[in-house]
Amino acid sequence: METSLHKSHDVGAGPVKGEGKASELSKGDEESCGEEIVLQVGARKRGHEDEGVKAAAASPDRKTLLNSSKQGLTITKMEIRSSPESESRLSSSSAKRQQVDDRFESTKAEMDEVMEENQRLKMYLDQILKDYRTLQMQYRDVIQKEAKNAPNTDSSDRDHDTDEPNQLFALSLGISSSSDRVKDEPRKTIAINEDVLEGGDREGTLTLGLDCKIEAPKKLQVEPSPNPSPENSLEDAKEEAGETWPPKTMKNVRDGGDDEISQQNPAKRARVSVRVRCDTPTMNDGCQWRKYGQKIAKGNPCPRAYYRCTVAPSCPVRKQVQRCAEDMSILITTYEGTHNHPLPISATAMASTTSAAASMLISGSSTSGTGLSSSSTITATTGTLNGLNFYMSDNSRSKPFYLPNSSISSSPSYPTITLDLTSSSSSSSSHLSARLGNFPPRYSTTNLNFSSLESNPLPISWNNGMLTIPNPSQQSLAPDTIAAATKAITSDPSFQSALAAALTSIIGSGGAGLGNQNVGEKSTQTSVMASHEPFPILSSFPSTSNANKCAPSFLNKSPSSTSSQPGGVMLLSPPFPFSNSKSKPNSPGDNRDHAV
DNA sequence: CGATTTTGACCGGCGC
DNA sequence: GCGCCGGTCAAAATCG
Repeated sequence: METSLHKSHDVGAGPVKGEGKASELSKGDEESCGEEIVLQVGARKRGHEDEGVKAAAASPDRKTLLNSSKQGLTITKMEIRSSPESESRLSSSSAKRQQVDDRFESTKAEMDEVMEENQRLKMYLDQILKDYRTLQMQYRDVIQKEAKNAPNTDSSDRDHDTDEPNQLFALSLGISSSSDRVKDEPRKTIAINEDVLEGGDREGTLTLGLDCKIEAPKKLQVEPSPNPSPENSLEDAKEEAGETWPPKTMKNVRDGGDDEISQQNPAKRARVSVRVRCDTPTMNDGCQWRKYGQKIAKGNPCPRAYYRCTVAPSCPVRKQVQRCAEDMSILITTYEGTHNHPLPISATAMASTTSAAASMLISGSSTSGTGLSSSSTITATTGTLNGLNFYMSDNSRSKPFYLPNSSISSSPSYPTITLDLTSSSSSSSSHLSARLGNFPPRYSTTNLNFSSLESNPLPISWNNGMLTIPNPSQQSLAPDTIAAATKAITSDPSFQSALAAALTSIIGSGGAGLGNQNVGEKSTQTSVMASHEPFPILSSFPSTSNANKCAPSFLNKSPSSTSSQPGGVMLLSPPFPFSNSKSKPNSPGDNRDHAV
C-alpha cells in the first residue's frame, strides 16, 4: 500500500511541479497551480487527507470543491475542468497547454494505474483476512472436536475436558528423588487450573507432582538459590546433550562435598540431549550462549561445540552442540545444569522440558532399585499443528537414538536422556511413549520421543512401563487409559517426571495452535510451579540468542502466552514443534562451530 | 570498545 | 606411569 502511495506521489507531483513553474502557470506558489494541486490531491488520496486540505486552501477556487469532496482524483478532474482561471491561462500558450495536457494525461494514467494497484492490494488484503478468519475458525473447530473426543469422563481428577476453555496446566518440574514424594506434602505440586476451574470445578484440574525438589537427605537434593553455588544449584536439573558428556569437572565439584555435595551425586547428574533436524548451526532454545570451546570428539568428524549460558554470569548451565555423525542434518544439543536465573520466555519451554526429562531420568534411576539401570524411552514425533511447524522428520528410521558408543563409553556414570525430535511419524507419530526399559546399566540413557499431540487433553495410558499419549487422531481412547495414567502418575515418580516433560512439550504444541487464542479463548497453558525450584523461571527476558537459529517451535512462546506468576508459577504457552526457523543468521562463529 | 568466537594449551579421569 | 580423551581455560582474533 505504501509503496503505491509513494509511487503515485512521486510520479505525479514531481513532473508537474516543474512544469508549473516553467510555464508560469503558477502564481509563484506551486501550490496555487491547478495541475499541481491535482497531483497532490491524487497522491494524497490514498494517504493523508490533510495535505489535500492544505492544497485546497492554497487555491480558493478549488477549496470548495475539495472540501465538498475529499476524495482525490475525481475531484481533481472536476477542479481542472471547472477552473476558468486555469483554462484561460493555459490558452495563452497552446503549446504549453498541449504539453501540460499531455503531462496531465500521462499523470492521470499513472494515477489510474496506481489506483488499480491499490485496489488490487485491497483485494489481496481482504482475501488474506478472509483466509485468516477461515483458518482461525477451522482451528477452533478442530480444537473443540479434539477436546470433545477425548474421553475424559473417567476419573474426575485427572481428566479435564479440554473443551473447557482456558485450561491451565501447572506443572512443577522438579527432581524428586524419592518415592516419598507422593506421600510428602506436595511441595511442588503442579496445579493445573482451568479458567473455568476458578468457578470451582476442580475436576478439570490435573495435578502432577513433578517436582525437582529432592529432599535434603537425598542425594539429589537441589539447593535453591540461597547459596547456590552456581553449579550446585543447577545441577539438579541438568540437561545435557551429549553423547558422552559427563563433565568431570562438575562431577568433581559435586562429589567433593559430603552433605550437599553428595546431593549432586555425579551418577545422578542427568543430561538431556535433544536431537533435532536443523540446518542451522545451533538450535534456538531461547537462551543466550557463549561458546567457550570446540573439540572434535572421537567417533564423530563433526566438531563438538561447548557453550555456556550467558544470561547470568554465574549460570552453570552448559550445552554441547554437535552434528550427528550418522545424519548430518540432525543436530544434537546436550544440556547440563539448571539455570539459576530467570529465563527468557522463549527459553522456558526448553528449560522445563529438559528439566523434566532430567528429573524423570534421575528420579527413575533413584527409585528403581538398581537405579541407573533404568532407562526410559519416550518416543515422540513432531507433527504439524494447524499449519504450525511441527517438525516431521522424513526419515523413517525413527530408531531410538542412542548415543554413539564411543561417547557413551567415556561417560559411564552419567545418565543421559535424549529427546529425539527427529523421529519419523511412521514410527512413533501416533503416540508419545515413555518407556522405562532396560538400558545398559552403566549409561542409563534415556530416549524421548515426542509425538505430535495437538489436543490439550491428554489421554494417557501407562502400560507395561510405557506411557502412551494418544495422538489427536486416535481420539477414541478407552477410559481405562485414564485410570491407568492416573495410577502411573501417582505411583511412579519417574513417570511423573516423564509426564511433565511430555506435557510440557505436548501442551506446548497444542498451544501453538492456540497461540492466538490464548487471549481469551480456551487455551491450554502449562504452568510450572517454580516456587520451590532453585531457579524460578521468569518470562521477562527478551529472547535473544545469537547462537540460535533453529528453534524448536515449542520453545517459541509469545510473551503474551507466557506469564510469570507471583508464586513462581510460570505459564508456558503451548510449545510448537521444532521448526527450522532461521531467524537471523547468527554470528559467523556459529556457522563455523559446526563444520558439517 | 565490548562481546563473542577461535584455537591451542592445559587439566583431570580413565584405561592399559 | 603413560597416553588418550573429553572438557575447560584463556589469549588472540574477530565482529558489531
